[in-house]
Amino acid sequence: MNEHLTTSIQDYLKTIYTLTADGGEASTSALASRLGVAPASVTGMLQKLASIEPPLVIYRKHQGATLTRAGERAALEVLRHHRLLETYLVESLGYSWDAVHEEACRLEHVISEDFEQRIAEQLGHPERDPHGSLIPTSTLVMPPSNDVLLSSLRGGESAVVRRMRSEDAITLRRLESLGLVPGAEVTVLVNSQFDGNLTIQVASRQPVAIDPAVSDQVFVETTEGT
Amino acid sequence: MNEHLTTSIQDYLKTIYTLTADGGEASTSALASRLGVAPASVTGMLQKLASIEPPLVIYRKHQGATLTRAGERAALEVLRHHRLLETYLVESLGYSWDAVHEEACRLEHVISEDFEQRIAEQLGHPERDPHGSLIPTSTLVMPPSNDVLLSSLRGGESAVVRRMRSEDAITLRRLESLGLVPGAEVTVLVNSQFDGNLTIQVASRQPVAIDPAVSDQVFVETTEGT
DNA sequence: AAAATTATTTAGGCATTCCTAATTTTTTGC
DNA sequence: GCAAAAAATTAGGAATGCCTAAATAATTTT
Ligand SMILES: [Mn+2]
Ligand SMILES: [Mn+2]
Ligand SMILES: [Mn+2]
Ligand SMILES: [Mn+2]
Repeated sequence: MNEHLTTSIQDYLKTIYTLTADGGEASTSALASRLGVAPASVTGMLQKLASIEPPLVIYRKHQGATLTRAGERAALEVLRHHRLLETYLVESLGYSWDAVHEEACRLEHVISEDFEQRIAEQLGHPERDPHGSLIPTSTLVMPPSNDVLLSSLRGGESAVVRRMRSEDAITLRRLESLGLVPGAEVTVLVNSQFDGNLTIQVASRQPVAIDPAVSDQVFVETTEGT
Repeated sequence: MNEHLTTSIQDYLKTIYTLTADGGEASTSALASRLGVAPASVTGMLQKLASIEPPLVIYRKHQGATLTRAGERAALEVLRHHRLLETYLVESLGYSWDAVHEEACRLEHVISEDFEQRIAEQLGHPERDPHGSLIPTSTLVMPPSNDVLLSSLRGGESAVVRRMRSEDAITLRRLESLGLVPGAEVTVLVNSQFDGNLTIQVASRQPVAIDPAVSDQVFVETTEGT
């Protein structure tokens, strides 16, 4: 299959994967801003990824890109590395969850399959990374998920925090200070349709008001029952 | 100081360091063969390393290269990463000593100083890597050493195995099968001046004959006393 | 000491990946 | 539906790090 994909290509594929997770296409500008490169650079790379053999993306001029099956497998491989590494850094090396992203971003491209297997085993084949993101299996299958944004809950609904959208350190520290970490129980007391502000109660803490800047960063799974 | 050195530059510096460890200059061809590139590529890189600010090597046309103080510091930084990583892979992830080199060679360029510190601490600030090579300190000082080649011992001399010259998997497995691992006690029963063959006894094993292909790979420290 | 061999350097190029500036296409707002 | 704005593409170029082939320098042989 694919001899070896460059770090740059792996980053493009990973980013296309996450941008198309909800079904659309990844636009040139979205990719450019996520990857920190100029839009012109993205166009050039997409053209290349679409014309190599086998093609890794399907690229429609002015429309955007999606992954082929080969591209998706490569993306899942990198994503598995990234998320296993983040978990390993937290569990075995004592990193905090807001410090692992950059380190994993560099390591993900250079670890061997042997390394991947060893840390997966040592961690007991975890299903999620420290931010709650699902880790693709060793056979490169992304486990199913049915989490929804905290901001989509109606007043009175309860849920369990599953994952954070962002890997940004400042955002993560803010969420943590609110108790919004994977596994936490949260109840929406009020969801104001006007401004999108929520009043929530996390675990048995005092109720707090949060705005969409927060509630759009947190994915939850609604709790069964009445 | 140096913003960021590329992987390629780090490899050049590391290789120049080891080639000049015994005082000479690193030649173009020696570098080319160690790095697996064409001699012309080495010349180009040496010219560049000598003319950047601050210069990392001193390069004399047709003579070879040595490291400047800045180049040496950069080399020791990479070497510390490499050797700490090898130690970590063996101690914490169960790698065998003949499998760590390639993994460390890729990881050494991307780990952060934070990562370095964490594994150093977890390992108890080891002095040597799995092959017995000395690990530069966190202040980038290479500890002193007075080991000599096993092949230089005279008949009747005893010594402790300190380090292996090679990181090659096949060589390491051969040495291990002879019991020639760091810490092992070895006595030279006969050192034939003619062909360089030795008869040695490792620990309490049966004496065996080894040729220079083996005895030139092992550094030892001669034992005090009569 | 000249010739032959070996080592090194120079010259010219190629692949990657990024950039800016100019142009074209698509979308938006009236 | 058309003009303005936004998004995307093309064109041309720079930096890295490698290559081969040709030229030159150093070393070894005879
Ligand atoms: Mn993998
Ligand atoms: Mn994560
Ligand atoms: Mn370091
Ligand atoms: Mn080693």
